Amino acid sequence: MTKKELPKAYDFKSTESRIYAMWEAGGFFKPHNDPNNKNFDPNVKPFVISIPPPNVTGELHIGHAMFVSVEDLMIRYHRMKGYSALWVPGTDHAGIATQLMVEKDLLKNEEVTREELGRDEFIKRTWEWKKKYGSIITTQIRRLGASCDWDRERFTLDEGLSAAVREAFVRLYEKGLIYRGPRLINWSPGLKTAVSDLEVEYSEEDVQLYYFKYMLKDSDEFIPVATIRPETILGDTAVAVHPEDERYKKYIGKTVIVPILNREIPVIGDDYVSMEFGTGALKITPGHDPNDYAIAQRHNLPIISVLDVEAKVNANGGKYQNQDRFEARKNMWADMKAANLTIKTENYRTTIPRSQRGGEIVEPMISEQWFVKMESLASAGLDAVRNEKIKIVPERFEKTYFNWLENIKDWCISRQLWWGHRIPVWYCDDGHMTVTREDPTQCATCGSKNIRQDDDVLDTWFSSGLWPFSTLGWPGQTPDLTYFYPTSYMETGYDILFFWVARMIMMGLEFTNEAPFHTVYLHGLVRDEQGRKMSKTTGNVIDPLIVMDEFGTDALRFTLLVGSTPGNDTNVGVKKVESNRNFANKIWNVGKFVISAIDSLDDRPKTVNGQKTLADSWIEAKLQKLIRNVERQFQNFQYGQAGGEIYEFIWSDFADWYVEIAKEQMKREDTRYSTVETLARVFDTSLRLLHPFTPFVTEEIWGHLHSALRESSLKDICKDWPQALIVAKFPEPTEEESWEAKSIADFELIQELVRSIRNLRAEKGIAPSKKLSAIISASDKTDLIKNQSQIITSLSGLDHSLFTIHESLKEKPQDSTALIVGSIEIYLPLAGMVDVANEKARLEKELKEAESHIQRLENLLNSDFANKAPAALVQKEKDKLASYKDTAEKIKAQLK
RNA sequence: GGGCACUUAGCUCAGUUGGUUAGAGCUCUUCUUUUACACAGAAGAGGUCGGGGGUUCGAGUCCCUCAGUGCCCA
Repeated sequence: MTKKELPKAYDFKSTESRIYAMWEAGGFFKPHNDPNNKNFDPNVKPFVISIPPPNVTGELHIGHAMFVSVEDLMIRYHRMKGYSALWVPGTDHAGIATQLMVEKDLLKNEEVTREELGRDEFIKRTWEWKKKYGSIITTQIRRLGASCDWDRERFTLDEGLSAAVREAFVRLYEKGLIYRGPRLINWSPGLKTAVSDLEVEYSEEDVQLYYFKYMLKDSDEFIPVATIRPETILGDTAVAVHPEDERYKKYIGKTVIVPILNREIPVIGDDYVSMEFGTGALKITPGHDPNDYAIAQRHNLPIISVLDVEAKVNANGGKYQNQDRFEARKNMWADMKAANLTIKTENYRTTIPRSQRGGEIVEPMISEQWFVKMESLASAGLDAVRNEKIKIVPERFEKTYFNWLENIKDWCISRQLWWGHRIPVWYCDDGHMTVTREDPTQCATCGSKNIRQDDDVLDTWFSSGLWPFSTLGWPGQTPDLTYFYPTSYMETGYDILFFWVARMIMMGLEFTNEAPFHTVYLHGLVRDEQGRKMSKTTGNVIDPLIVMDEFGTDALRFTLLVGSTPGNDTNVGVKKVESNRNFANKIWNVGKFVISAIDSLDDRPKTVNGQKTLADSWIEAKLQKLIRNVERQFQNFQYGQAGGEIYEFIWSDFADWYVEIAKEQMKREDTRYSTVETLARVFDTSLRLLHPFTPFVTEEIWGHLHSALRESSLKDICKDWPQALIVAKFPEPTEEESWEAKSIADFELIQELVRSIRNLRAEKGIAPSKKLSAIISASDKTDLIKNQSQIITSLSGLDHSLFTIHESLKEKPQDSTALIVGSIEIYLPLAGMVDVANEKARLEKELKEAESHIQRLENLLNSDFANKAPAALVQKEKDKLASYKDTAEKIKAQLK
């Protein structure tokens, strides 16, 4: 039989896309128990994740790679555990981002603005754009190995989801939870739309603080006032001072004159004003400052808007009309200076609100917008987490969540954009509002046919908030919704806990009466090697596509998964990815070895009564331990830890030790078959454990393992295996059995022995090819050493025929170096290489170490530790002490 | 101003009911191209776990405090 020759190194380039296509064609990404199929079993437990929808026009960045890696891990694990696993993919229309992108493109290529094009045409063009570029991101997500059910892919603006948005809006409106009105909102002059509180970012900046005079009417007296925005003086409607302020309280009730405009405004007393801060007097601009707005409400002050949608001064600004806000600031100050109304300016550091999207300074402005009343929604959202219907991992974010929801303000949901869900409200000429699920033909109040729809669209997050259930068919009671909802985990970055997670929880509770998921897992942000935020301007962006080209998807995934802990930021550099590429190659090569071992059986007679060796049971015990640890870690969301342990097992235990020993065991008739069987079983189990982390290389080599086994005399091993690893059973932990600890302890002694001999060889510079003879005095370990002599000699370069084992020696061999491992003495005759003084120094050093341990342990065992610590622990320490004492005795004997 | 993290080997990080000589990867030194792998193997160097105090038989782990760094909210 001719066996296929596998490449020397794992070639991810020729593997990944082929494997992905195989999975997809095999239908493995689909839930195995589908409520739309005839043989559906409602008793099978589903496991569901809705993808955090990326922007439809976006391109893959490292943050996407992170969430895809984590979610795919979760999905693959649960799929292998037998859940009917569903990962719902999709994209988000990203109102502002997409609209800006299309506008920019139109301007560049056709030199038209969206206004010139008109709304309908612009939307048509945007859909064309979406059709053209919308699959880039999902194609890239596929490259990461994402096992999403692509047949269930959704888009926030598609028909079903738009119906869900409409339903949600109307329900909230009918319940009185949505209202419209003029309020002070955050206005983005660049985007010319309102934005929500969350879309404003604050940055510490150096600015000028302008001190000027508020002249009292018909007087030479003035109240000194400071501001960082002199142009807002145009909208001042009062000057406020603290009622207790000795300097100013005499002015309360008097009138002051607005500079340049010469409007008359009152001086009011309000204890919001801090006497220590600035001059102690505050100008009140309710039209352009949230705090001033609140004060104005208390004092019934008029509100004057002085800026238009582009943040230019409007008609209320007198001679400054049509000037940009910053230009007006300059001119206004110059005019005030000329009028001797200025005092001074000074440098000042303060927080400036900027638009998250455009970066320009956001202006608080009075504007007519739509809002969602948050009080009842927030309180339900709080209860769900408090009552543990929803658990947040890591737990500390629950506090953040509570704090935000407890202080939440109404949510401004209207946006002055074109790309999005248009607000389902129609107005007639008499101003009646008609709010309906279906587009109306007449006013619901007066029957007028002359109606027009609200121009605004909804905040994209309004539709994202419905995502976990809208993607499953809500408001329809579809089979998917019934079976797969509520979903299981919500996995995303902590940076969108408020934006998205909290809103999904509130909307889910409101519309479905259920928490949309029971667990929120938050991952940290990916930073560069030095912990800096990745940004295009810094030039430290790691492009996951380039990394995958260079090192493979598995290497990138493993790096992200193992290098991070829940909720903590993680630093990623290519070095790490490279070492994980090496790991993928290691798996490949171990696999090649296992497969060649299987193949080699064919032309050899089968041994019937194969026997298990110490190494066999050791690796089996270590594997069982690993399975238990991995299971526990998965339950606790310790994915990084789990991955790290699997890595350690495969590389350090299986490849470095067991495989080397297997080479020996395969030479012997009585152990050949059981060795190959152990190789195959352990490797298979390792691949299953690792598959959720590095799906491609594991699937590929497992496929080769499977076919090698099928064609071998060991084919019974794989008789229950499915056709692909992705749907193989995940290893189940077993109760620990008594032989396990014994096997591990015995084998570790052999390892120690081998290491000490190798160490000595390295120290003495003995050529690896040089086989040494050795005499061993093994005391109570005699049987063990005799049993393992073949292994010991082959691993430490000893000549087996010159390896003699005694229980004890009457006198120590001449011209030899002694090694002491526990109660075992090893004598290596190194004629001509033994330096007596050197030997003595080495042994003395070892004795000193042993004695320090003896001292430490005796102290420990003479302390309260012996009385208060658990008995098993005390015994362990006692055993250690005995062993060190033994060692020390043996070394002393050598030194005589 | 309020809150939350972080500080462990030269670098990047693990270390979850507190259990007794602190781990990994990268880096560094020496040796080895042995038919799974040089994207490798073997051996080794490297840390008073930010400082101080406390609880405990026992603290990297729990508590207090100080210092530095980062993030969120106002």
